[in-house]
Amino acid sequence: MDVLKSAAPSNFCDTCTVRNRAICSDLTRDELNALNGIGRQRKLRAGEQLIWEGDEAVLVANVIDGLLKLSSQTSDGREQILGIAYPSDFLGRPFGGSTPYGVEALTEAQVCVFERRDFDRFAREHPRLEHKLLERTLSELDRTRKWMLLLGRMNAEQKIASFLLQVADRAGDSDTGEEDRVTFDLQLSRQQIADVLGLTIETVSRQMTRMKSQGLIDLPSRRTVTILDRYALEDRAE
Amino acid sequence: MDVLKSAAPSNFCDTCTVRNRAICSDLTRDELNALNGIGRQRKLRAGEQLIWEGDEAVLVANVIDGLLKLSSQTSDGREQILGIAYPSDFLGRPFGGSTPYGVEALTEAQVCVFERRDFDRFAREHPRLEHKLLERTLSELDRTRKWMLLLGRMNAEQKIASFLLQVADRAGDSDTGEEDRVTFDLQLSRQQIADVLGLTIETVSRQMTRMKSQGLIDLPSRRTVTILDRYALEDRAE
DNA sequence: CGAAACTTTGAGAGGGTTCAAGATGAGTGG
DNA sequence: CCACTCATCTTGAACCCTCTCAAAGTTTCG
Repeated sequence: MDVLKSAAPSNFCDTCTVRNRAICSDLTRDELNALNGIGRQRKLRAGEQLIWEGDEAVLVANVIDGLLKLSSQTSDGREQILGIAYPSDFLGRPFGGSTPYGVEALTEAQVCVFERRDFDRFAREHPRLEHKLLERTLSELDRTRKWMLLLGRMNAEQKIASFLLQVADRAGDSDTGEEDRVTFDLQLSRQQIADVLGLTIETVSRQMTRMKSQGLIDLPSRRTVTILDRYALEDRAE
Repeated sequence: MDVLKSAAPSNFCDTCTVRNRAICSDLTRDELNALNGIGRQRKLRAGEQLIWEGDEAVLVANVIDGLLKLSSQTSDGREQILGIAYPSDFLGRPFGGSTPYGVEALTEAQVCVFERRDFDRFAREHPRLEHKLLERTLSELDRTRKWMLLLGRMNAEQKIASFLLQVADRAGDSDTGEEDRVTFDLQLSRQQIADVLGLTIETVSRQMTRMKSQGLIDLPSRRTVTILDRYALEDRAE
């Protein structure tokens, strides 16, 4: 029995929950084993930093579980969140250069980490992996550009409404019922929401309170939102 | 003579000025011929639209010469420029999906256009091309994220200063002399600068006039800027 | 139960927008 | 070459949204 087991060596990819969604999804069994050989899993506590802004990029990673933020700071310490990484998302900057933003866990998180040099070499030898990474990067670029319109041209109300709708869609699977009455967890503090939207914490708070008093949303707890009138909310978002 | 000529068929890549910088740069002679077969050159007048926002992505392109803008609009018609494409940059959205932004020539421009389906197939068969495209997309994503910090967290003065420094660096080769006295052409109208920075035309105008009166810059003509005190300008940028 | 962190609420100030008018410059045809 | 026109840019004044500063309220967690 033991002999049989060792003939098929254990591999943490086997139990990976994002195995079919992350960039590894097109790899063969052998390729997966090779990749497994250069990576390691790592657990992060909420608030723990994985990559520092401006560091030479020494590692890249796949998100397995949890939420992480990519962020950058002005010289006077104000922060802008550049993106939120969800399970199956790819983190870091392969192929040279430094990472121009920091990566920090927002919740407890599980990531699959690679030394960048190892990953770079592996990627160059496996075009299917590079292709997956390319598709992912193109989508991320689209999403980021869409966010620029929000940052550059929307007022506070539009920003909050867009944000709530986006989080609702992304966390969508959770609650349901009628189409326009969804409850979901924000996962972010008011300060973090402000840092995503380029606002202050007070403005975020006021806008959300206002939307609640207008019956667009409900706020059952600090980090929970119920959308009561999705249609009206979409109206405010544009 | 004619026989010899036809043995080495002419190929517009041969005379391409961005041949060694664009994503085609790693291709062999044969590959280049194949790519040449599916592409065509196209000339655009200033203001001409190459891709419309929200269109299903039917074509992609390399910029050979000129400047183009990627931009998106709010429902009430206000515009946000998401990026400027320079010669050797790649345009469009390969591998499915629609292009969530419009592409329009800012100056007279020359592009090398491909049907997206043709390009997709070619790319998948040529990993070196995909690799180039991946590196380029990763760089573009970095640049775009850097811009988010500007849009979300900087005031008008910081935005203008950052913008002028960035244009100066990108157009850098032109004039010179001392290190901190560069003259360059903006290529953009005040309105377009406003659309890049998420400001109004009036704010852009006021800030630039103010910087001129403070001796940071000079404005020899409407679209020309001279940086008189680069150090001070860098100070304003942060 | 008490302290610390986070959120809400209020009042006031300021930066950027809006609306409006005037100035400048480029292109056109007489 | 000069007037004329149109688009672009500058300047001014008033307003408003968001920020700032401050304090009170709420939740969380030891």
